[in-house]
Amino acid sequence: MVLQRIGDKWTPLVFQVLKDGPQRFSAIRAAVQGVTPKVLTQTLRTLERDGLVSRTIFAEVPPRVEYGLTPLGQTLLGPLDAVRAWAEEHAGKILQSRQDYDDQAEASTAVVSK
Amino acid sequence: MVLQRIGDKWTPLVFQVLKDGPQRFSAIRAAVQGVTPKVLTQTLRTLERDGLVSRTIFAEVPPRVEYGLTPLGQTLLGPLDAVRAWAEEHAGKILQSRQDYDDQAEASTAVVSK
DNA sequence: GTACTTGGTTTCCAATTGATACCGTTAGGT
DNA sequence: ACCTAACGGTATCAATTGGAAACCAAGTAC
Repeated sequence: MVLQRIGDKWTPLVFQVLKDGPQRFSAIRAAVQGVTPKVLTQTLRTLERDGLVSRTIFAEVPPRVEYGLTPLGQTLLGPLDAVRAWAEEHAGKILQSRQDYDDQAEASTAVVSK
Repeated sequence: MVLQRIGDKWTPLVFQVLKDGPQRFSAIRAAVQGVTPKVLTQTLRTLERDGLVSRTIFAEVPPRVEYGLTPLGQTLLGPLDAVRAWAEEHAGKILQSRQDYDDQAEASTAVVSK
């Protein structure tokens, strides 16, 4: 239940953006390209609910909302980085493995279809 | 793309089962309680495709299929454990945070509904 | 009153996940 | 010959999740 957070598609990316300090909604959205506002809101709400991210509203006009890592959220940066490092180091092999797997499947079906 | 594997709901559990040696489909299914055969098959296929898990068929009757970690898969055990340790250590705080969050939401709606 | 900005929400559709039921092969029992 | 059981899945369908596009509320500036 707790583990899933980390593997969530957007969570690691959001953490990368927030690790150097709080950011506004729009800034996160721009930095994490490809995320839709709805899903970004969902992600941030869940992280807030879990106590990993804080949400601060400034009573200004136009409104300003800042998201930042809580102390608890910061303790996750380490493990997250370990996994990221692993992924970067082995990404090549994994992609290669997928390639081989797909090529083989393709070759098999090619034979069958003849 | 590579990161998602780790956060997949069942992947860490499967790794826990396989870390001490190869296991049969049924054994994994029994150890990882709650997983349906379809989803377990999917999970294992994906891991195999990524080169993290090996699949060995023994030509016996009844047939026997064993799944085990590849050398690449074993290199993931370390990072995976770092995250698992983090999750165990902080699970209490996270659950507490969720509780607080939900309680607060409940209180708010209670007021509204009066 | 009209436009503009921020931080979202709403609506709708596609893709993923999951529960339940079923299948094919072979062996062993009777 | 026929029935049953073990194993490793697949097929079918409902439910949940993810994403694209459009919309919205508040307030101030014009």
